[in-house]
Amino acid sequence: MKLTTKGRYAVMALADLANFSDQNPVSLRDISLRQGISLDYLEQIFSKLKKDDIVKSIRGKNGGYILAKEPARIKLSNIFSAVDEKVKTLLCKRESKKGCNSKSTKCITHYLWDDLEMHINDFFDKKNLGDLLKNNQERIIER
Amino acid sequence: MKLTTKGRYAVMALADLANFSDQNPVSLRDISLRQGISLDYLEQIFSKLKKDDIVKSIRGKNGGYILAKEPARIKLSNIFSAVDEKVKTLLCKRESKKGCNSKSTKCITHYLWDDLEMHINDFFDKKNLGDLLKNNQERIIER
DNA sequence: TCTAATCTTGACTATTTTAGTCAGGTATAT
DNA sequence: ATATACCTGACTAAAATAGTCAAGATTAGA
Repeated sequence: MKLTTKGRYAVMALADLANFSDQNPVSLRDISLRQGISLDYLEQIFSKLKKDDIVKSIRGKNGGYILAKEPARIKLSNIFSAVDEKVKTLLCKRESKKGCNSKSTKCITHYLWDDLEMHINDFFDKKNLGDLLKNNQERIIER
Repeated sequence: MKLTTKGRYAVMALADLANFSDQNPVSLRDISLRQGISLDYLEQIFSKLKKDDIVKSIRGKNGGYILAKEPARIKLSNIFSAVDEKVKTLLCKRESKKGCNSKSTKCITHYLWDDLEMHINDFFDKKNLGDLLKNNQERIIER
């Protein structure tokens, strides 16, 4: 059970973006260099983030990306769904009868996975980009 | 982010085992048929479960497997670690400095993944096989 | 107007992981 | 004996992941 790089990079890149954008757009090239993520790969990721209205693009020279809304309004769950990072614990579809008969032992475990899935989704739903930045700030100050 | 079949099957098979063993050992063949999991694959999984002292084997005719301890003493985290189902959210090793400098933005997200990992591990640590069986019983009665 | 920096798009691909299969064994109840 | 189990290690097909590559469209600034 692991997170894919796509979801992880998306969050890293957005945190970087939030950190380094003071009015000016931030280029993917800069993010690529700072975060050590391939530029081509970042482009894939940002095209998805843009489609889901998490970032806005500014084309041309001196262009780049900016956040489409305040960090506090960007939930991690939004970011993950934008880049197709899904939490999958179940074999059987949530509501399907097929292969998932509650009388058999087959799905003794059904509720367990469902429960876990909800836990994880809840976690992502409760955290937003703003929390992340704030939290990091605090941890740096603590030193 | 998804669970592998190995972890999922291990829990399903153990639940089945707990359900159908009244003193007699349960053969993998039976579990295979009831749960629709390939026999060969089950053998792989059970050899790991045995190594971690979660089940005991009884060889020969009429043999099979039994739980090595009461269901309540078998945590899901035990089962998962036995079959190498690990929760991995981080790129950087938990304690390594390399590529994970707290002053850079690189690891703004470090604490986040760490936090998530703890959440999930905690979930698995708090649930045991006994809970699972009990829970299922209740849900059936509810109908 | 030219050019360099940037985003934009879609196809392609190497690597890794997953999810098994297969082919031999060994032990034991009947 | 023999059928029914467990036991073990090597092998493999398919899928997913993690990118790369190529060609283009925009736009700021010289």
